[in-house]
Amino acid sequence: MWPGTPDAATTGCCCARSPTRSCSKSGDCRARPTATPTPAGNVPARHFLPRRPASPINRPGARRLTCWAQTGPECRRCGSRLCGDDNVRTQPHHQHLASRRIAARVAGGVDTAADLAASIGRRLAADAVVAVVNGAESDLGIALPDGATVSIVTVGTDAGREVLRHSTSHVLAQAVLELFPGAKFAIGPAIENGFYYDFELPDGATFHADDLERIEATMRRIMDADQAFVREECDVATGLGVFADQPYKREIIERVDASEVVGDGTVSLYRNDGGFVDLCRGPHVPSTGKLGNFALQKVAGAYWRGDEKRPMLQRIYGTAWESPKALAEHLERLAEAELRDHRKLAAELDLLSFPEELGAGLAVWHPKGAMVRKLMEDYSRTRHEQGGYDFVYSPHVAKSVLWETSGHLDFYADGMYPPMEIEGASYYPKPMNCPFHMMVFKSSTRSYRDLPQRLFELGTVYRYERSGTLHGLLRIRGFTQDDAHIFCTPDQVVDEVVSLLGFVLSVLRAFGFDEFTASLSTRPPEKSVGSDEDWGLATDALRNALEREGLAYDIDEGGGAFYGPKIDVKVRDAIGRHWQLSTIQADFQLPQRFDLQYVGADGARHRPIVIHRALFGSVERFFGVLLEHFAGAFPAWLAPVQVRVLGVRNDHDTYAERLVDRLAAEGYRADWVRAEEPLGNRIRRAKLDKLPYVLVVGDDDVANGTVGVNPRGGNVERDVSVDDFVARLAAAVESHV
RNA sequence: GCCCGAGUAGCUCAGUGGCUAGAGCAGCUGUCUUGUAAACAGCAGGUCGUGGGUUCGAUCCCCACCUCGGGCUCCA
Repeated sequence: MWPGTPDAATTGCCCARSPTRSCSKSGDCRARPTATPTPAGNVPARHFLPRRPASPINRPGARRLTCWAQTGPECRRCGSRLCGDDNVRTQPHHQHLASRRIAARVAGGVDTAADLAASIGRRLAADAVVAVVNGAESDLGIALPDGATVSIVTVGTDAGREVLRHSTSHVLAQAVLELFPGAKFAIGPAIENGFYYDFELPDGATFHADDLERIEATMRRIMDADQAFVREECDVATGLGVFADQPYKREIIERVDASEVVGDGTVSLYRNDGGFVDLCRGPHVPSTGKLGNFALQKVAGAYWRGDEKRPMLQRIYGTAWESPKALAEHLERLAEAELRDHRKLAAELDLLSFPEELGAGLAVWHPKGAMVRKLMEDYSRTRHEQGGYDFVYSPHVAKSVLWETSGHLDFYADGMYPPMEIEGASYYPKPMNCPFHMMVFKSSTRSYRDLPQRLFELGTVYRYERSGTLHGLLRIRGFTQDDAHIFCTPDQVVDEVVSLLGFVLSVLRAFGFDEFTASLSTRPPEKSVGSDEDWGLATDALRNALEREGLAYDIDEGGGAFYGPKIDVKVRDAIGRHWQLSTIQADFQLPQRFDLQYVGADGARHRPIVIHRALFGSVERFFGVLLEHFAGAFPAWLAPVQVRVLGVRNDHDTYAERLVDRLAAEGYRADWVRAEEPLGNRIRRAKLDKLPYVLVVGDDDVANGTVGVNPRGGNVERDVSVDDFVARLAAAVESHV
């Protein structure tokens, strides 16, 4: 890959591993969240409303509420309209409408959105958190303008949860300011599954774990008090006055884009009866009593505005849900993710380790882990061989001139290990394989008849990752890429990418993934190389490939590297987390840097296009993802030990040993354990090792040539003939289940 | 890199400014001869992450370093 941009390491061409940190132990997706379209109805938390629509009829006295059916949405299940006839009070629609959003147009008398909800039904009123009035989220207490289209957002929806998480973060801030006089508070948004709030404590003090309990208790008291969130609007000067001793709030008021925030000189605040006031666009739940199903989770440092040159603030993370049940389920998901943690499983199953003596981010593979890895690599090699790739190898170090030509020393030096000085030259450990593959291509004159040429290598690279970013196998300093560079003519790009994407998905499916999403990153608006024609061609090729595969994708407009567009493929794992694995990336730049040429049919020299691509991304990272996906229970074709044979008594050991010999002779991985301890215990060990099959053999089996089969996750079966079992095993291995 | 937290036997964890630092599991040695997730007994195993400092005395307090964990992106 071409290091191109300063963030090349994280934009990830085939050589750049996925930038992701894994899901935190908390079970949040380990893949770095990518820009995905906001789901319908999931209105992002906004903190400054556009000014309330001018309404001439804020007539508080008006009690009569007339709504009529919104003639738009129909129920997706029954097809009926959302509301009744004209002049009929709006009714909550069928319970099966997951969102339970109510649409109505208000005419005549005006009430608040809360009144509207109440008039529709008690359940709706109880579940309501905010309203969407003429497309803008508002507090329920907002007076409804005449003719407004209103929907009520309830707690059990994405939008509803976002509001209650945001409101919970406000209560967190209220509690912290109460408990830590002099604390400064910064921002507190809702995030996926929860919220956080950033603080600066006086004299550089920090939060400690036991502080969370105190803070949580104070928050519960505030919620029990059911304090109303009251919106106020004021001008900038007043706002600055309110937050005279809150520098972060002042900075927000002063610095945020004028058009968005103070376009008409209005700043919105929320004040509650507890005497707490926060700068906030809103909306909020009506009162703190609507909250309560939350938990504070952890404390972390976070730079103000994510800028490491700015002060580091103290961040408290929490999670909040609409019901105790939803909260409990979330906490269970976290526990489940923790059980699958690849670092824990790798140690328990004796797969690999990170000895301190090696240095951070460097692993050694133990025999069982190495067997799984070998099987993965063998499979990859077989598929690449079938796929028309040529295999190459390259050394681990190269002189500085190579990295100067490639541009790595200009753009990627921070990610490289420092050089070794030998015989007057500087040798750098390689952070990427691409320059070597360029050299292979350049080693002789290439004809258009040779193209596309696909050079593949399981190439081990070393990158200096900042110490704080290391994370098990998912972010590591020495790792191996299943890296290939495809050299092709411009008019081969389309077909090549189409077949490549099919190849990628086919290989990923073979490893047990069956749900994929992709993103297509296009030309950055500024600073990119290559002609519009090249970009158009390559981008269309990528898009075509995605559409032909029927792969859902989003477009990351301008998110490509400056040297070419790319596709990133993400998989969904067994517990619903998404991981970015594969990447396919077009490159117009590296061929120029290395002055690559081929002789065309016209006898002239032309510049090839390079496609970088990786399927696993990093073998280590992919292994880690697989380990979590399977929770350590590798399918038979990948399991380091497929079959364990246990004699009931030690006079069955000979038979057990013969069975193992036969399985080994047929190419299976089997072992046996002497009958020196009770059968139950030996079975237990095999189960803890998550072996696919345990065979128990006793008197009957020795006499009849049978086995007792105890499959992982299945029921024990007695008197199975050895041939039957072998056939079953063969089928499982063959089908990768 | 920065903030917070952690580091005691292979693993999971107790424990203490003052005698030779404990347990379970794993390991080893015996005994047991077992039909589907934990037989019994014994033995061995630790420079309490590393290096400095304070102290009569440090695994414990202080400092530095190393390694690990969480976070530093989703912008009131």
